[in-house]
Amino acid sequence: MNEGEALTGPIITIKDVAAMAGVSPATASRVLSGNPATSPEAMAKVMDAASRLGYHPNAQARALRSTRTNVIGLLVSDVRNPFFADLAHAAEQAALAKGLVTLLGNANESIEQQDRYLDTFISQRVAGVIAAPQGEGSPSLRAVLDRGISTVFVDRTVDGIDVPSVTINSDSGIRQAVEHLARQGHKRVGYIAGPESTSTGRERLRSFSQAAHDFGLSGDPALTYIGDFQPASGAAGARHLLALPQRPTALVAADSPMALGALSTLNREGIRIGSDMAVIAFDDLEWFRLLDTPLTVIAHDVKAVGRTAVGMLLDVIDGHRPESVVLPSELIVRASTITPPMEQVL
Amino acid sequence: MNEGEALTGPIITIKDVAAMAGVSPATASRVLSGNPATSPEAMAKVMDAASRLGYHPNAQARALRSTRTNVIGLLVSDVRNPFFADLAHAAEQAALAKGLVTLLGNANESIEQQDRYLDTFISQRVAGVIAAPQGEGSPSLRAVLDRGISTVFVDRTVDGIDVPSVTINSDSGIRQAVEHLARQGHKRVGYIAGPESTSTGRERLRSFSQAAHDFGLSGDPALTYIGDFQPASGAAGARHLLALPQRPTALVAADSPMALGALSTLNREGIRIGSDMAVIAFDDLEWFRLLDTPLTVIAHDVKAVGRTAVGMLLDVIDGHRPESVVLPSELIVRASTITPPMEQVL
DNA sequence: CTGAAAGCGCTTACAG
DNA sequence: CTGAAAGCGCTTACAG
Repeated sequence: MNEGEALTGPIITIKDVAAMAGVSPATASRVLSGNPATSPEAMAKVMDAASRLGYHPNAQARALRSTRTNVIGLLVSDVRNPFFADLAHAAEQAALAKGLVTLLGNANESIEQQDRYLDTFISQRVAGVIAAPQGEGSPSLRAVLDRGISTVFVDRTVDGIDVPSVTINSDSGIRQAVEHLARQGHKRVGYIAGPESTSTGRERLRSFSQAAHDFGLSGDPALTYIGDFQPASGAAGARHLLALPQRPTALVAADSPMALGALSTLNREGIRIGSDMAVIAFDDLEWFRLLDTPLTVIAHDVKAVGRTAVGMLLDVIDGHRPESVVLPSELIVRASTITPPMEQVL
Repeated sequence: MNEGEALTGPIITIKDVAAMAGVSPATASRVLSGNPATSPEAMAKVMDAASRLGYHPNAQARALRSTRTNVIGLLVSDVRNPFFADLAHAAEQAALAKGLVTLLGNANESIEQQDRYLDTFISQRVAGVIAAPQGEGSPSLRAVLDRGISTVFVDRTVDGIDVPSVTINSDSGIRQAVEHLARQGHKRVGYIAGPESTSTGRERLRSFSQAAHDFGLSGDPALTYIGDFQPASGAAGARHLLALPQRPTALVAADSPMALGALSTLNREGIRIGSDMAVIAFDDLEWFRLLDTPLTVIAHDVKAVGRTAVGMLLDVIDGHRPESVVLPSELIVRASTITPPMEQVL
């Protein structure tokens, strides 16, 4: 096609391997794909030829013929959110241990972008999909399901779509958080929520509102700010809460990127975390512990989420209908929610 | 194959679409792939049939036939490293704007895992590869290049492999960092380096050593600790430096995960950042600014790296040989390297 | 502008 | 255990 391409070596196909090994393409195929019906000699010759020629099977052709792939698609909501980066890492390692390669798609908290990736996964004929879904069942999500592609949801679910999932029970952690704040004497607690378009956004808000009611916190709707799980909205949420006529004394953020944004606003405004404003974040990031005032968090086991999702997907691929798994969350109390005995311990 | 699959709707092929539209598969193909040689009526009928049937082209078959794909592979060293998460995000957005879908592979700083992904990219017949390579030219990396797959390196390069790259000139930033520390009166500066197996690991160490020499810092080899770019090695490096008979007064970490590990060790040991130990990290993460003592960093433009790499890859795919791009880095001085006028500003 | 036909690289019943 | 042959779902010269 162009001069650069002219330098390219020829593509080695199974026919080349077969020819060099002196067998038929059928036999070469059997050896290469691990079919037991092959003689030791054929096996040796084919393997040798393949490695000498640097043969790389064409996955397209293979998948076209056999409709089986060792590739799974993992769709996360936002790679820059450490929760999803860790989840991707854990899932990938678990998949690799099972001989599966994971293709990662980043929806970037956008339904359109999610659908781009899901369409790509369909077109690539992946063996299965693990997805943290956006929205209420987009066209491409339906298409994945309609085609019978094995699917597992992680972190989030979609109402009315019955797919096995592994999620986090945020209710327990959030309840503990609210109870803890109530015990510390807080009445007005700001909540920076996730978007209504995600199950986690909705559930965490519901848990918070219910717990706030149960533990006698103010029900002032102005104390709730709906963000989008990304840092800028956390910053905006904190600004909103600080501008309230009756400023809250504590703040809970529904995920770590929004917590980051909120912290950065508090910092800029000179509000001291812990003493001026109690802060709790969902997700336990290592650096939350490194802050001058280490952050109280609602923690959970991300690695377990990833591992479990992969195990579950394998089950689905094998034709089973595994039960959904809900993993626990719990409050870890640190200095950001404890009124210090002194203003500053020197 | 199993009962679960029985529920699956039939796979819609281009023949189904053609039949419903009352045209030949060839015409349907032309419409669907945007070939201009189609009548408006055929176009309308085919598009209508395709959307009614929920047709998803089989990328395998398409690629098998036309050897063209709109999928590129992006291989990063470690998704959990925010630098690479941001890079992946930026590259992905840039690719999407050009109509390309990005498949993300995570080498996890392992050559074996890198090769797994590269093999997958080859087998998936991606249109191009953007890679932050591990090691010195692994077999799979050679295979990618031998096959003439358009490739661009990001962040790292491989000696002796002539591929266009977009990298960061860490030398300028590191020199500024060392000069800054020398001016503050530091003599013994610890350096937590990246692995020798990466070009960035080697270059940054060389820059540091050279600058340390030029600005009269101690050349004690015990002040250099070779890590692996991941948090645990940063923690180990900090422990090593603290255990030295002559403890350094400042510390530079060659990437942010190692900085995170080092900070966590300093914290645990009760070493105050800034006053007890000056700290500089490579990479500017948002949360570095949120620390009680905001961190001095060597910053660079990650988004530009991602965008540039995608543009360059497109150039390579088009048969050009773009020049490699080196983006600048610069020191941003914050409190972690400035001896405060008072021990604590209340 | 359209259709019939060949073929991309593999795998898999089907005979032997 | 092996080979010849068919076919997976597309695209693309080749005629018309």
